[in-house]
Amino acid sequence: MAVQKPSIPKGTRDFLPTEMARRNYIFDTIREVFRCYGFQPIETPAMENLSTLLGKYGEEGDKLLFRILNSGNFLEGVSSQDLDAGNLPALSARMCEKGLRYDLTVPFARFVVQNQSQLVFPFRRYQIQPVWRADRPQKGRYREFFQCDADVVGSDSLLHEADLIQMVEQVFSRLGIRVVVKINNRKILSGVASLIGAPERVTDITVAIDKLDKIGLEQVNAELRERGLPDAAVVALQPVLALSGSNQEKLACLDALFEHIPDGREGVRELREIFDYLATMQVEVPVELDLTLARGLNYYTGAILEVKALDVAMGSICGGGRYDNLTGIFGLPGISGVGISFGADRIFDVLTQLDAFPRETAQSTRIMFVNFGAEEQRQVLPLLSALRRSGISAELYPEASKIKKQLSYADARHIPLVAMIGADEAASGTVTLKDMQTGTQQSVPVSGLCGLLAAMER
RNA sequence: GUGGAUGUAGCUCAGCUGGUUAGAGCGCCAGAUUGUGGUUCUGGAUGUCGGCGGUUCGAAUCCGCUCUUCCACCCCA
Repeated sequence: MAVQKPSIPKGTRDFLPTEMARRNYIFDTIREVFRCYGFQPIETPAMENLSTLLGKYGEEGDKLLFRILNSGNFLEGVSSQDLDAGNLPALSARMCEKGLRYDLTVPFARFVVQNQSQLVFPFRRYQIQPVWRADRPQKGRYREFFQCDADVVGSDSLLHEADLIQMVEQVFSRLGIRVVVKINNRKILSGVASLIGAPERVTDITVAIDKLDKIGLEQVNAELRERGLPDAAVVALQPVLALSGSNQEKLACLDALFEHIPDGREGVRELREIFDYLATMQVEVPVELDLTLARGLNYYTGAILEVKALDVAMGSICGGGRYDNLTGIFGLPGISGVGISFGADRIFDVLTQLDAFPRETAQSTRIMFVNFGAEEQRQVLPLLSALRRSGISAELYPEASKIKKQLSYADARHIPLVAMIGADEAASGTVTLKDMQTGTQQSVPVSGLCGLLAAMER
């Protein structure tokens, strides 16, 4: 058989040890903040039934779901008419009953409903796992990536929104990334839609105005008309698009605009409450009311928020919001949830670009023993065991290669200490300890090695 | 899903309007140094030129298809 070139699927990645150290630094930071706010970890399967996933992320989302072909005869139940008709969605529904999860929120809603009897509400959970999207890979966009989610379900309190924003502040200040939090509210968006007399066109309107800072006012208006919005509505929308000033000023303007639109006023009230909490909690991260923030996931009903890095051009590195009835679809209505999702892979890219990772923290092996041969090994092995038992990571070079080669290996692995027990040391019951950083060597009694290393730890 | 760029040694890349034996730096291996790495010096190995097909006397070079990576759009973490 011809050798095949090794490869991995498009948009997926291998992670080397140095990358893992850095990724774990991100995960540990986020996990620690989550824990601090009382969230508990859960995990759910990589694959879910497609019925759980389909229809939750909008039309676009359905297309981006990875589907898993049924095992065995996946053509069972597919007729030749079906095949000829070429109705792909119908065919895939027959041949695939499972899919890879697209995010952690929808599986979580399923989890809550399924395990409700064992949960204490309000339930606070965090979850750090990979998700998959059949998107075309791009900068900061992968087909397999990790999300770090924290959600609270079973509470309407807007304190949670404030909590989440404070968590954003904590995570990014610990990581050393300057960010801005953009916040908006779905109720304001639907208020705007009502205001211009097109309440059922919320999606079209939000998708268009979402691009305001990217393509400019003219283009946005053009796109709105393209999407079939009457001229009168586009004109009516202009005051909203022109909104500027501080958050308070914007909210005051909206209040005036929403005089006869209860939904919109409620959205404004919620935002005021959240801003009030943030001030009281002394949250310092900049939080900016952004009317053009839409967020595609269509299960959001209240606050929506997104975090962008200030010093790096990158899509949002964190997003979330309130969803009032996600568990309703799975048979548990009246449970409100609110959550946030940190994009670990994008955060990794941001830290890389900023060169903001801390200097290599924990090297894996602290001390390596040079291998002088079978006889000398007998002296080393018990010592090695003793070190390991006392929690000091140690290894013995496996072959009696040239010293040069063994030291090169220690050097390449950044092992800070090398111990040598050759014929001379064995005879005198000592070990020659070499500091790889300074190159200095000292002779210490074998019996004292363990204690010495333990002391050096401090 | 649409449009554009890209792929040459382990890595980063050079390689003219097609021409015979495809190069550099770094890394790797060996030696200088038979118990001493990171510096230095000397020597050495390495390629289905992303894959398949076509044009041609001849293809890394031109054409087609395909895959990868990257960029823009759509959308999104």
